[in-house]
Amino acid sequence: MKALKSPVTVTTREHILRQAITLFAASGYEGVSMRHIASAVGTSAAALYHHFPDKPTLYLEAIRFAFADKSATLREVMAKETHPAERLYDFIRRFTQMVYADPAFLKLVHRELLDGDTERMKVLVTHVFAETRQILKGLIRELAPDWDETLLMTSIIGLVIHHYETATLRSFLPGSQPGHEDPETVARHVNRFIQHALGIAAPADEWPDGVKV
Amino acid sequence: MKALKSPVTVTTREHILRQAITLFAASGYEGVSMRHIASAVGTSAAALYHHFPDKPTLYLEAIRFAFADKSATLREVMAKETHPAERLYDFIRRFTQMVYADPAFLKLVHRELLDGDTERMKVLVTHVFAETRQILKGLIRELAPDWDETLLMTSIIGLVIHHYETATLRSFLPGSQPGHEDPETVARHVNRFIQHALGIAAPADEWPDGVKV
DNA sequence: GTCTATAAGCAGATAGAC
DNA sequence: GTCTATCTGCTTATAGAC
Repeated sequence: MKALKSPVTVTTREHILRQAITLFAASGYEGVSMRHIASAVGTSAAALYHHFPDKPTLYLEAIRFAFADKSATLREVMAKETHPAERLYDFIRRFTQMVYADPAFLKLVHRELLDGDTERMKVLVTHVFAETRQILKGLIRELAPDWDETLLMTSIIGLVIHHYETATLRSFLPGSQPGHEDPETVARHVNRFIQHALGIAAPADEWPDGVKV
Repeated sequence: MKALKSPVTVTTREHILRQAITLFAASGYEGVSMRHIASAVGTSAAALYHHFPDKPTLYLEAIRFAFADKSATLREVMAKETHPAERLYDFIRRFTQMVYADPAFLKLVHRELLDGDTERMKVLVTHVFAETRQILKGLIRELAPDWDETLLMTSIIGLVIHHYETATLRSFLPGSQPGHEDPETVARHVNRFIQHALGIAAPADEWPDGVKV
């Protein structure tokens, strides 16, 4: 068993990682220098090298930290014994909320999808995608056995994510409203879309008159 | 009216832009130096400054070039007078094919969604999103008047795109098959998904037995 | 229109004082 | 554990020859 590090050490390290996450999410690996991170932390670049051997390692630790426990809230979905369709809606809502509440997380995921090498892809799979897709797979098997699992999982995840990866862009497009970013609105829309697609609910009738989702 | 540049000049300029597009798509703006581009073109970095005043301008010209005429094939969809549901499928197929056939294009779009400033976002809107969404909007108005236009457009685009932004990642996931990247397979899957969601076709029956999409 | 040479600055990373 | 100072190499961009 490893000896615990002193509380002060852990805090400094975490402080660095949190600042690094924000900066890397905003500007990418190449767009952030050790000096930038040091400046955000309030220390010198040389001091960072006391905590991390080099920049690639600092980045790897940062995404590990940013991706840690991201499936936790989704895991709770499976603890309930409600109807599968209800659990799927629960999944959609929690997933949408997660993506909405942590824009840095979504940005880092997309940067990894663009730039990740084999090792970093494995971090992404292990910490983020593996359990998320496992949970979703369970729901799909119950609700839509006649669909291709992989294609359907990818579609459902993309259906949610795309609303937030284009959030900045849509402010430049006509017809955009602030409500289109609201996680509850997006979740209801996506849920209606999926339920009708999979033939779970009959079209219309679930939402009050005049509310388009 | 401007005088036409000599053919040789145009070719050199285009040659630079094409190499720049490939490199920027692969490694991002910060990840590519003028020397990298010069090396790919087979010239010196200094020579690039004869064709473009600075790196930001070269990048801007590169994405303008990469995004030029991207809606052309989608425009043809509206020329036909077939049933709207058939035109929507036509749209999905063309769009899927476009995203599949030009991975550099999709990567550049995603890099702009992450890093684009106001000016670059406007390039993205003008060259790529404006007409694509205009075409899609026309189809949606006919087929699904009771849905929120903006939410539904975003969902449909995301439904296609996400299959290809995760293409590299999925090779690290269980259950992935080469067929899941095939544009015809993805288009059929997405089309089935959308048609059922919008209540256009009755579930099942369109595809041969045993083929899951 | 492309070259070599060079300027000025920032990058990652290290040495050694405290 | 953090500092200042520094090394080396790469960055954008320019000057001027050909």
